[in-house]
Amino acid sequence: MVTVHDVARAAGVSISTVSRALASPERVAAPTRERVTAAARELGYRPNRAASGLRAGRTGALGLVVPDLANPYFAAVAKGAQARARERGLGLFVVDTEEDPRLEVESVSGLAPQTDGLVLCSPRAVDRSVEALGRRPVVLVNHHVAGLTSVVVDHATGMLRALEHLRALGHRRVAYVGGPERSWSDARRREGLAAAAERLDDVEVVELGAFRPQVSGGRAAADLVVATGATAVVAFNDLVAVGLVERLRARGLDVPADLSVVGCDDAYVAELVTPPLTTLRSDLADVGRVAVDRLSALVGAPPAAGGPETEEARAVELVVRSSTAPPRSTGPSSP
Amino acid sequence: MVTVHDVARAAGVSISTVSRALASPERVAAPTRERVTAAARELGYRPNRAASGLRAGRTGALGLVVPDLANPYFAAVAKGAQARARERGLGLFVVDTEEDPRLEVESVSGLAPQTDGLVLCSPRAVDRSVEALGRRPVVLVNHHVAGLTSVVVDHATGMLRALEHLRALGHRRVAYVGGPERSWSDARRREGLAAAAERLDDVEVVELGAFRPQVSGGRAAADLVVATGATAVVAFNDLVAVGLVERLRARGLDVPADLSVVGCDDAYVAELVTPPLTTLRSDLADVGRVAVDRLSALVGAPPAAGGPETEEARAVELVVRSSTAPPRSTGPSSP
DNA sequence: TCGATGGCTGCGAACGTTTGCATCGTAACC
DNA sequence: GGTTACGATGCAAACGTTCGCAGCCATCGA
Repeated sequence: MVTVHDVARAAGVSISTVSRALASPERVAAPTRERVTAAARELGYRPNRAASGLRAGRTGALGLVVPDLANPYFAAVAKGAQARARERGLGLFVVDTEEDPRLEVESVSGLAPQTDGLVLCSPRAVDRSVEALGRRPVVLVNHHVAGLTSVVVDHATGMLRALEHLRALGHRRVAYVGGPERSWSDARRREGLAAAAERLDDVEVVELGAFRPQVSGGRAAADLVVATGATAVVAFNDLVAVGLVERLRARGLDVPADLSVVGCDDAYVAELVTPPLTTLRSDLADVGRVAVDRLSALVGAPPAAGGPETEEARAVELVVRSSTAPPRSTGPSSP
Repeated sequence: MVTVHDVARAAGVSISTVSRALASPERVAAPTRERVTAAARELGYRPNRAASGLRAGRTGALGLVVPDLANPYFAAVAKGAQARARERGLGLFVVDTEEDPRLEVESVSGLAPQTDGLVLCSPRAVDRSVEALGRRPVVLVNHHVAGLTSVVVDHATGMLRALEHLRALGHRRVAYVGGPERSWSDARRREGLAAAAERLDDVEVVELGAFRPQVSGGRAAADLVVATGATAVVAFNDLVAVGLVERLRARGLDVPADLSVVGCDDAYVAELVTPPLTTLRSDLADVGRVAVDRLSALVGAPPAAGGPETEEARAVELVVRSSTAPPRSTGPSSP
């Protein structure tokens, strides 16, 4: 392993000069700087992160905590976060908590000391996790607690767009198939729908209880949706929407003729299934990137400041495909 | 931050004893050990990875390099790898190379010094990457080079199972829609198919050129498949299979009545599309776990040994769904 | 010509841990 | 009872880097 000492010897300077030439180039004379950088390049010098972190108090690494890496939603966020971390020359530890609050807290407390800060994505035990990370900077994704920085998808506007679309098609009674009980996103979506319904005034929203955010959840919800007499339904995510379509068809109902279905997230299944799903697309890679940006800012900031509380909402876009259409002329369906 | 010194003071011992009590408990007397562990627990002591890595020469972290985190295939491998790394008390840096060979080499050379070893998943520039990581241990996933440890999916057996299945249904002419030109997996699949065809002797395989491993690749391949006169087709992965089905249907052909389709990977789209795809499932999380296991073994091993070359094949399972059926004209096989 | 100024550079301590070696005390053995 | 041997513990050096401080030299002003 090639160290500062090797570079120093090759360049004919002291190790301090090597360190400075690479870390703060303006503090060293141009000719020296060039000799050093040339030597470093030639020898293939790579600073030892552990050593520099030890002395400087920074590790040069961030942590990303997600409930489920195999979920395309979180995979997309992770991809964006990783890309930005790389651009900034930072390493990124990725941890999958398997949706387990205990594992989440444990991971956070284990990760915190060896990183400069953490991104907590859709945390399941946010209070204990925040406690576990001590004074380490943190950015929350799709969650919010007072005093912390967070990056969230603009669910409220998303729900408004969905409802506008359905209303324009002629729907007046819309069901919402909700996600996990303790999901922050689900709560925001319900709020958004309620607000949108009030604003559009002649659309009625029927909220349905907690369902698993999987295809199975959609299957389970389908019959309840039919029973509400709604002519359209908004699902917690695309998988739930797929499950809905599956069960509705099994009952002999047509999508979108008998019931329009709107998904969320624009996971790539949305355009593969039949019919392709109308859905709300959010740029998840962007969410990951922004989260890392905000975290970097926090890491650079003086520890006393703590950073102001912010909740940054990222745009959502309605993607219209074939799962939504005007309701049957007769109006509300009769089961 | 609480250090060994704090723990030592609290337990009334020296810092060496603290270090030993926690790292190699058998080397310290039981009562002392207990005093130390109690103090450590009480103070919430977390060893500083940077410091311990600096002195011991190990970082306590591994690296995982994948071409595309958003690809469910690699996301699944990453999930498995992460889980096992956590179980072993190791951190896992995850890097997404965006399928870019240059970025891959750069990532490897940046990651190598700050990890104890790397898992390279479906590398796109394996030679230069291996060179870039110096003497650092490495495990290859779905690739193989002489002298290195690798974990691969048993494509040969997979192809045999697929061909057996199709032959039993009565198919005698089977097309293969291949993946990217330089893909190691694709090469293995072609070999496997050829071997299987020879073994089954009355089945003929028609190989089709390189296609993108996406839905679009399948669409592009569909007409060529039809032109071959094959009654069944095996696709490089499930997305390609979906594209095939899409285009075939657009041409008025029925799957599986006119053409049987077999995918690969059992990505979760496989069971969501119509018809649900018969596919070859490999346990990708398991591949990730095993890769980390092998890497840990390499890290522990004496550096001189270098570890023996191995190529460990993980099992593949045929999952039969509705996209395969007997060919239209002939009944069940009657030689 | 001399002192002051300021830009570059080198020295050495420190970060928190591990570990080879020395030390101490005690038990075992003759 | 004296010697040996060994287990338990402490001391201090080292890992590779950063950074405060000090020294050096040249330039500039008086």
